[in-house]
This record gives sequence, structure tokens and C-alpha cells, in this order.
Amino acid sequence: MVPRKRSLSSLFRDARLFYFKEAILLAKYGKETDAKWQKKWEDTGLYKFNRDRVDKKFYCLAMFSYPSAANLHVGHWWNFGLTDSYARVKRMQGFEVFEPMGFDAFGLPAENFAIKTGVHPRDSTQQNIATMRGQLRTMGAMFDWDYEVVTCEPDYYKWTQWLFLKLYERGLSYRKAAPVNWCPSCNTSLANEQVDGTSCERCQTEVTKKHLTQWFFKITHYAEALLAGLEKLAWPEKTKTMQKNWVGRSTGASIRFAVADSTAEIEVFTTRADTLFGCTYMVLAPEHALVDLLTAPERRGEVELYRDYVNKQSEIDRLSSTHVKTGVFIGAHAVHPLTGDQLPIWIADYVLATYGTGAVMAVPAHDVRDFAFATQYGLPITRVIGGATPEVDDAVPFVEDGILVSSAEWSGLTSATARERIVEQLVTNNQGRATINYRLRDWLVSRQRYWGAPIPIVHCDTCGIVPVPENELPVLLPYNVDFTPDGQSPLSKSEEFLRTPCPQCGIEARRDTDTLDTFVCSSWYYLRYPDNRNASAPWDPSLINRMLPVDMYVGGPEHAVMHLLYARFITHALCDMGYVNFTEPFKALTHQGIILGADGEKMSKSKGNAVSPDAYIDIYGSDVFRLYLQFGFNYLEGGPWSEDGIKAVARFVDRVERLADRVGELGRGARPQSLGPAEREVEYVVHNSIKSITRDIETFGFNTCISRLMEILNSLGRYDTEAAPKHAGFMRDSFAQFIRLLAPFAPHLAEELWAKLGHKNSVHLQEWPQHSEAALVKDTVELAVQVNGRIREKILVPSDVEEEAIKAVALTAEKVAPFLAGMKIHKVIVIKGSLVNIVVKPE
RNA sequence: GCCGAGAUGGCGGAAUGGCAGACGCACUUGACUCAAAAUCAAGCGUCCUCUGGAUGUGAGGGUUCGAGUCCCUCUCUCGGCACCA
Repeated sequence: MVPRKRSLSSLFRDARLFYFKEAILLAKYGKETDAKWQKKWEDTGLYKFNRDRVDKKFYCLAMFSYPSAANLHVGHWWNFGLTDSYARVKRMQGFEVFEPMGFDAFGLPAENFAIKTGVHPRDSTQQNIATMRGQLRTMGAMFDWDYEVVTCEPDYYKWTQWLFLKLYERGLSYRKAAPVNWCPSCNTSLANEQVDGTSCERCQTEVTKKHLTQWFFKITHYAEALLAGLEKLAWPEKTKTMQKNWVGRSTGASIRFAVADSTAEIEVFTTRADTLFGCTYMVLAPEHALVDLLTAPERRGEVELYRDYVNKQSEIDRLSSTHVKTGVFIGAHAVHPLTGDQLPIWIADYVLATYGTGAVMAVPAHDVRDFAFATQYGLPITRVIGGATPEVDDAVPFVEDGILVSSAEWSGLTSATARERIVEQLVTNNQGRATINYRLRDWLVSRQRYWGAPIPIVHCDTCGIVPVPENELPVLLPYNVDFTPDGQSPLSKSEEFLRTPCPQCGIEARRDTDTLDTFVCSSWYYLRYPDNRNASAPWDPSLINRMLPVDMYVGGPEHAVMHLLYARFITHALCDMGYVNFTEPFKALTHQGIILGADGEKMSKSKGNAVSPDAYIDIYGSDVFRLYLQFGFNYLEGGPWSEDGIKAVARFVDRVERLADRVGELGRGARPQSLGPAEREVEYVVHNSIKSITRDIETFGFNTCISRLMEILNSLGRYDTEAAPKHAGFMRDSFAQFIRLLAPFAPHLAEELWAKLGHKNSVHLQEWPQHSEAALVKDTVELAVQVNGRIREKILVPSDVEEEAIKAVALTAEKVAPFLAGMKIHKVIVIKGSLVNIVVKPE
């Protein structure tokens, strides 16, 4: 075991000692090369994170993965391997890169596998993790396994439970009875974010509603902070937009309507207070709490019938916008707050109990849904907004802003002004107020499944809900449990787990038998990584505040409103509680695309189009596989797998090795005193590549990085065959530069060739090359000469020549002349280093 | 329906408003070979009257000396949201 605290120089010394030992250089790159260097890197602790250099830290994180039984798939390589190449560049650039790895190990697949095969989730998960660890090592990434995190281990979930308790103390975790999303196939409740339209995000089964008492995290408390925090994040705009939409902030007014012959009031939320005078009826959601109270006796039968009918409708039907709206009058009337008119109160399935107040003021003239409903049931339609200009098509429903009409003293105002003025009046009358509504719902975290972190709560008949004291954590997940899914929490069937003395009164009580959503486990793992062995606290703030935020986070876009929103919420909450001093955990974010099967379909075993990395690695070695992934696709887009592509990359590696042999044959000749044209040409390509790669790696443009490497190789190959005289020293230096640039992208191959060049230390301890602008200035440049934007000629001019001289050459160029005949030269535009455009008009 | 992203050779994909197609794949031709593979060299958008010219980045308009790139309209593809008051 390598001690953790090591200075860079001691690392360097160890590495040197090791590298001084005679290295067996292999004839040709392949998996043996991989194995050899992986062992050396591990033995020398080459990639161990050095805490002494935390001020230079670069926390590079790829979303950890679920441990699966099979070998690594293309997606793992794509995410982890390429992120590693990015991190390697950062490391060569002088950063102390922190690149940990771990496993999101709780969750349904292991439990479902157990139900099918009888293998306990703990056993299968541990087995899978062992397999994956081994597999991940063959990738040759810089993972520092000293910092591994496994979420299903008690030393991790102890702190997941701690997190739950802290949120509970703070009032951010609470229990309530509510209709919740229920997946009949997974047999558990789900959070809103985990329902994809109307189906379960995991298994695509259509979700139903179930009335349950469950634990929620009060993410809505952070709605505003989560929106504001997005501003400063270097995240894809698309992802930020998705989060914004998910939070769904909408500004409007809350208006209270009195009910005739009743003390009850109906509160509605509206973004269109300007249309208040057009309100001709009220609608409550069928589930609204006031329905029972307000329904007239003679309407009760019909109302009950209707509520039953709505109950039986499936979610998918009710939410469909093509669904024909239905509803019934409940026999009561509301009073318009400004006119005193009596407005019939209806219940209808188009009003959602879960948004706003579950009630709306219906303005059929200015809302498409109210319009459809009013038309269908013959309710009055009163127009109160006119088009701002006569050209506006003002058929009803007219949903745009305009000028108020038939609205008492507010007539003539614009919608925007009226919204403010009408609310002011309502405030004066104590009938309403300006308010903001969010679409975001609190995060339901209870799951009626076995393989998760137990909720650290005890239910006591006398004391009620009692949190498990911190010093009694973790609440261990018992091993022997019947986890056949039947909708009951498996833990409720375990007597040994269930029964426990109440921490407060000591009388026998019952533990909470639900487990936490696995998204809770993954909402804080990035905080545990740097301090993963801390037994007395989830982390040491003095360390974490220096290690975080994550500098680059890489993972799939499918987590945009799940994991990424949850993690931000938890960090905001932890900051408020003083456990960390930052609110945003992920400074920068990159979403990788998806590698599809050769048929363009998503890879899957059932489709038979899955590509096994192992087969290719066996033949070509892991760097060839990694290089192909880097070269063959745009990282942000992905694309279909191609067999031909990987052969092309294997060929590139062959050529690199042949060139290395040539460099060996040529020996260590001197560098030329001054560079000749042939050398200048090579220098140009090398430095142009350094500049491009350094820039492109920042945006994960691996494909163009590899292209630039190929250009260097082509250039050196040309130099080798064509230059006379040829300078061995120059060739060797240029090749060494190439190997440095290659190192992050093909770490084993580069290491092998670096050793072959006679170097005694690792190429991965080298500094990243810097380009020289001087090398990018060519002696002569080729300029395109255009006449009216069309290329007519190409001229060679010295690069330092003045604009006037360029014009002169261009105007007298042989093939240009015919196009100038009989024309008047209007102007001549010179773009240095690129082109000349002669603008002419007929004389 | 609303919001967002995208459309470039036979294919994967490049191009701070400045020579479209970098870098590759596939293909064609040549060299080497008894032959094949490998390798090396050359060619490779389309069309024509072919040492040249015209045309060309989903379609149509516009701005500009100059547009794949900026603006408008449309088509299609992909993502997200969707009775959210």
C-alpha cells in the first residue's frame, strides 16, 4: 500500500528508480504492452493524488457507474477512457489531477437479479464490483483507487443516513400523505423526475397513482436558489434550460374568491390577472379539498359519480392534450372579487390538483383550455382583451397580451400594466397578492424496496417519529430478508429489523421500513471521494472546501433533471447548514454522446448489436480502442460503431511504431545549426498541432486532436523520405515532441515509445508542450486572389510583405488579368495570410 | 402544440464571416510481388465543350467585397416539455 501523503519529488524519485531498471521493450504494441505499463504505473504509484498540492488540484469526475456483472461495455470506455485522456492533458499541464472511481451500488437491478436467480444482492454486487475493478484497471486510466467509494457499504450509507437526519433536523426532510407515482412493475413509488412522461424512467411501465405516506426532501425550498445558481455554471445551455424548465418558475397572482352562502374561499393562481373581468366560472380539481364542503346536496350524487370516473382514468388519458375535457357543476357559486358577479363552480379533469392551488379562474375568451370547456358546456365567454393593433387576428380564444376592454376603470390599459394595477387593487381589498409559482415538486425519496439505504427513523406509538441518534448510525440493512416484491417494503417483513426500542422512551417501537431512493446515495458521493476513509465525519470541511467544486464533470445528458438537480440541491442545503462553503458542486459539465451499434440502433444484448471492447482490446490493445473512440466520433454527439474505423486506427499505430524504428535507426545525430525549409515545414506542423490540440481538448474535441497527431506523423514521414540532408537529431526531437502529445490519448503506447527513445522516466511526468508563435509564421504564404469573390489565381508572397505590395502582385497576376479587362476596380480587400479580393464593376 | 439542437462527398467527420470537404474510411490507378496481403505513390463533390470553366454545405429569400457560418421563411431529423392556469 502506497502511503497517501507523498511529495512530487519523492514520486519522481520512485518512478525514476523503477524506470532505471531494464525495461523489456516489446517489438510491437499490444495488450502485453498495456499490462506491462499498468503494472509499472501501479508499482510506482505514478498517478497517486498528492494532497500537498491541493492548491493545484483539478477534480475531474466522470459519473460513477452501476456495477454490472458483464465486462466493461463501450459506454464505460467512452465515458471513463476519454475523460481520462482529458484529465491526462490537465495533469501534463501541471495540475494535480484528482480522478477517483467508485460504484453506485444500491439499486433495483441487483434486487431484480436476486428475485430471478436467488443470488443475494450483496453477494452479486460485491462480485460485480470485483469484476469491474479488474476491468477498469485494464483501461490504463489514472484512477486513484485509494479513494474508492461504494455506496452500498455501511461506511458509506452511514453518511447517507446522516445526510437524511441533517435534512430532517433542518425541516428539509418531511413525511406526508400524498398521491404518489407508483410503478407497478418495480413495485415502488417514484419521484416526479423519475417519471418519463407517464412511464417509469427505469422500466417504461406506465405509472399509476397511489395514496401513500412517504418521505420527501424539500427541494422546492431551493427553487429560486437552484435557478439563480445556474447562471455562473459552465454547463451546456441545453441542460441549464432543462433545469430551468423543470423548476418552472412562473410569476403571477394568487386571488381569493369568496363563495356565496359560505365562509369558504377559493384561492387560485393565475399569470393573467389582466383577464380577471373575463372570468365567467371557476374550476376546482376533482380532488380539491373544498369539493366535499361546497357541493350542493342535490348535486352530490353526480359529483361523486364524476369523481369516481376521473379516478378510473389513467394518467396517460388524463394528461393527454387531445383528451376531451369533462366536468360537472357542483351547485355552488363563487363571487367575483371586483364585480361581485356570481360565478358557477365546476370540477373538471383538466385542472390538476398538484399545480398551483388546484383551482383556476376560468377565462374562456383568453385561454384555450377554458375556451374548449366553456364551448362544450355552454358557459358564457366574455372578451376583455382586445388586440393592441388592428392587424391582430382577434378571434377568441385570444391568448396574447393586448388592451383591456370591458374591465371597469382598467379598460384601456395594456395587459402588462393591468396585471400590476389589478393586483394592487386586490391587495388593497385583501383579496389577493402577487406571487410566484413553481412546477418543481418536492423530491419523494421513500422506496418500497430492499436494496437501498434504510431510512434512519423509528416510529414510536408514544413519541411519534423519532430520528435514530447519530451515534447509532448506520442503521444496518439486514442480510436475511424476503424481498419478493409484493408492494410491501421487504424490510417490514423482517422482525429483527423492524423491532427496536424507541430512542426517546425506550419502549418497543418500529423502524421505518422504506429505503432511500438511490439518487440520494449519488447526490453526495463527489463530496465523499476526497475524504473517503473518514470514520468520524462524512468529510473534513477544511479539505473538502479546497477539493471542491468538481472542475469538470462528465456524464450522460439523461441525468439533466434527476441526478444533476438533486446533487445541486443537496450541496445548496449542506452549504446553508455550514458543512461546505460552496453551493454549486460542478463548476463545468460535459455530456458525452452515445455510441450506437453498427446498425445505428442503441446497443443492446437483445438487438444483438452490442460491441464488446474485450475482443478488440485482445487483438489491438486498449490504446487502439481508446484512440478509435477518440478519432471516429464527435464526443458530444457519438454515432454508430464502425469496424473499418478501428482498423484505420490500428494502422495509424503501426505507422507510429515504424517511424519510431526509423528514429532508432537514424540514431542520435546533431540538430542542425539553423533550420532549413524542410525542418521549418515540420516545425510548423508540430507547433500548429500543439496549438490546436491544446485548444480542442478543452471542449473534448478528441477527433480533431487525433487528426493533428496524424498530421505530425505524416509530416515526419515526409521529412524522412524527402528531406536532404536529413538531421537525425531534429527528427528525434520532433518525434519526442510527438510522443508527448500522444501520451494522453494513447498512454501505454506513448510510454513504450518514450522508453524506446531511451528516456528513464515516464512520459506522463513530462510537461505538456507549448507552441511557439514564431514557428507558425511561414516564410512565404499562398494567397488566393479573387475577383468579385471568385478565386482566379493563387500567388506566393513573402509573409512579411506590405499590403500595397500584395495588391500590386495580385492585380498583375496572369490569370487575373482577363477578368479585369474592361472593368473598373472598385476596391481591393487584402486579408493577410489568406486572400485578396478585387472588387470590380463594368466600366 | 411550445422550447432547444441539428441537416456538409459513397461513409465518419473538419472549417475565429475569408481558398468548403482538414484528418481518416471506402474506392480507382500505379509501384513492389509469381500472386495476394501489407506497404508506398497518385487520384477521388457534381456537371461541361476538361492544361480550362460552371456549379456546390436540406429548400427559398436577405445582409456583405465575401456566407456552411449572420438574419427571415419553410422542410425534415433528434432531444426536452406538454391541459402547469
